[in-house]
Amino acid sequence: MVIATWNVNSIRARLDRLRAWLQRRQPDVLCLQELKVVDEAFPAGPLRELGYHAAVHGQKTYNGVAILSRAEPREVHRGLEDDDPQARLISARVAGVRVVSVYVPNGETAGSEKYAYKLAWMERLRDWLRRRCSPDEPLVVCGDFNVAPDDRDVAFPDLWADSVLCRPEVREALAGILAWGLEDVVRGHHPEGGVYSWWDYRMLAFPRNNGLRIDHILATPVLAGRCTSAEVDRDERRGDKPSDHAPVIATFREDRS
DNA sequence: ATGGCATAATTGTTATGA
Repeated sequence: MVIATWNVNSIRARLDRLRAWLQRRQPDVLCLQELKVVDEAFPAGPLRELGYHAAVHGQKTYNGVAILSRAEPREVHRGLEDDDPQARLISARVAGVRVVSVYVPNGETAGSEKYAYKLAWMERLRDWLRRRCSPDEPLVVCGDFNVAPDDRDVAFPDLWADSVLCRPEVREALAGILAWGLEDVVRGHHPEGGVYSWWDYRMLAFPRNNGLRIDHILATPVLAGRCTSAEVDRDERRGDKPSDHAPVIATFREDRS
């Protein structure tokens, strides 16, 4: 089973690239973030043509998350169920795996209201997992966490030390989510670091490889133990009109138990 | 000094991202 996640930075601006990528990589599940579209305008038809169902939690202009899957998604839930006005979480059961697609707030700058919202949102995500899910079930939380777990995930750590992607508070918040019972499968396959998923559009960040790994696939132990590869599709950041994020892809072998 | 570049809302400019 191949599970991927990708912050597409507008699904309408990225539709041609998304379709080509799906045809090339054929994942079983793709979690999407930053759709920037309302549900009614989500391009379900062009994705259905390629064999993908879509569970969508959209929003005008900002945010918006979805789960695409070859098997029909069941038990779809939208949002953190505590009246969050921002569309940042959707979950569904797909072929026996509970899949959660999240778009953690960026946080703007340390000390801002948005930063407080980011930290609170991450704590609410942890509460949501505790309340609704079990670390003993096959489950993945995929998405744009807007956190580089440690300096191995930052090409130039000194440049980014004070950013909202690297500050100690957000790293501790991410560690808290992992402590519920999740493993970072890309870290598991690349403990040496140097794997990045996001490069700023500005300052020639991609050619200079000024990147950070902020998009993650986190799996419960029962599933992480079946993970045979976990990579970033760096090539998708190249060419015309890329997203500023590259897809992350993990392969899980079938349950042999 | 706090930009650059991209997107969506609109058609000149602002909000947001990370």
